[in-house]
Amino acid sequence: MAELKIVSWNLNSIRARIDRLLAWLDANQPDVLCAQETKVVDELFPHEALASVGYRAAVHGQKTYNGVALISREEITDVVCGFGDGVDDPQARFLGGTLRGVRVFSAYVPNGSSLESEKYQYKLEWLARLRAYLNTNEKAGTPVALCGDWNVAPDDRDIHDPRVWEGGILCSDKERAALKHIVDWGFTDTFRMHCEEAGKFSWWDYRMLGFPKNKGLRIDHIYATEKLRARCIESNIDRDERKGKGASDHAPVVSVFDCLEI
DNA sequence: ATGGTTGCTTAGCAA
Repeated sequence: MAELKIVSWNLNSIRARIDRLLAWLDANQPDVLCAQETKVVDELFPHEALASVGYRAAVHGQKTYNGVALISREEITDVVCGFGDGVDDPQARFLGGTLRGVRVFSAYVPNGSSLESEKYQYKLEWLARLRAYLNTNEKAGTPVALCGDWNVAPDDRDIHDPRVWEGGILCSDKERAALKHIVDWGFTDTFRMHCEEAGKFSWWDYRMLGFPKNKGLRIDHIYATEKLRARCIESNIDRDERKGKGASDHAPVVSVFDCLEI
């Protein structure tokens, strides 16, 4: 039975995380891992290390900040970097390609910093540009997996303390509306197909004992269009990977799709 | 209410 295992994981530097990443790939054998915050220029991307565990990567990186990659066993085709919308944007945050007939995207949505920041406006504009990208470049009805660090908690179940976070960055109405506008293109949050519980997080701040106190947010999501959604048999967050020294501040999100022969 | 930690780069920014 053919299965497609798709992962979204903000690595917070692929070079700082390489040992953990290789071990995780070896143990979990995903078909494609959508990575965010690789924080490395393409020339220094650790292709050889990935090859040692049977993986290759399509990359879209930059120095110091941001950077996305599609890490897979099979070759990814029809790769696109950025939105191609004519906006002069040096930030490497969006990468897509095709694997077994499925369009797969790795998106690193801007954090936004604070509601008063220019970065917040950039975040809202970036999300609008992503929706426009879908309108222009993807047909409804094709199987799409839109994966990433969204830097938005969709609802209060996704926040450790909604009263503290309410209306603030990562949880504000405008961010949620901009994300919903993307979801309304035709997506389902695959994690929520299988778990309605509150308190399931994918990110915990390094500071203030965020993880030990389970003060997290669920901001990493794998969205699937109808064709793919109908075949999603499992989705979970690998919370254990957040444990211990040398962990990213994000845990991997995993979704499995059944019988994909498209 | 503030400060706490990690990564990149090397003092300060971003998250």
